Amino acid sequence: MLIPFRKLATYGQIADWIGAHGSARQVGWALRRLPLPSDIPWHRVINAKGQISMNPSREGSDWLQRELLIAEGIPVDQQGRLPLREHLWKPDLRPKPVNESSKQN
DNA sequence: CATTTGACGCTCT
DNA sequence: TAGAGCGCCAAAT
Repeated sequence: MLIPFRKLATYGQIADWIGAHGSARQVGWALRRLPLPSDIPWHRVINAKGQISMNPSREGSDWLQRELLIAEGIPVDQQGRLPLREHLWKPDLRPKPVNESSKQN
């Protein structure tokens, strides 16, 4: 499991997360060769525009993604736009939480 | 080995 | 807000 339930992440975000800044396209490339019945929540991965990457080459898997997101309670526009700002996932970039006293966010 | 292509991202108009 | 232009990196041809 990469992305928590009802959370969204962008390609660039993931790329940067795995230490491949600027390699967002490779993330998309990886998902592309991904077998559909996958254990990975690929449908929670969208582009930085806050939309599903709609493309004919996906042969409809993009629309499937839209349905899946809606199924999770995330409203998706006909254009594939979604409330990314409100569902953006925060990767575990905290290997050693200093102290909860300084917690904010 | 050189080019083209692509589920991307950021900036400027 | 939408569209165009340019940068990026790995795979395919």
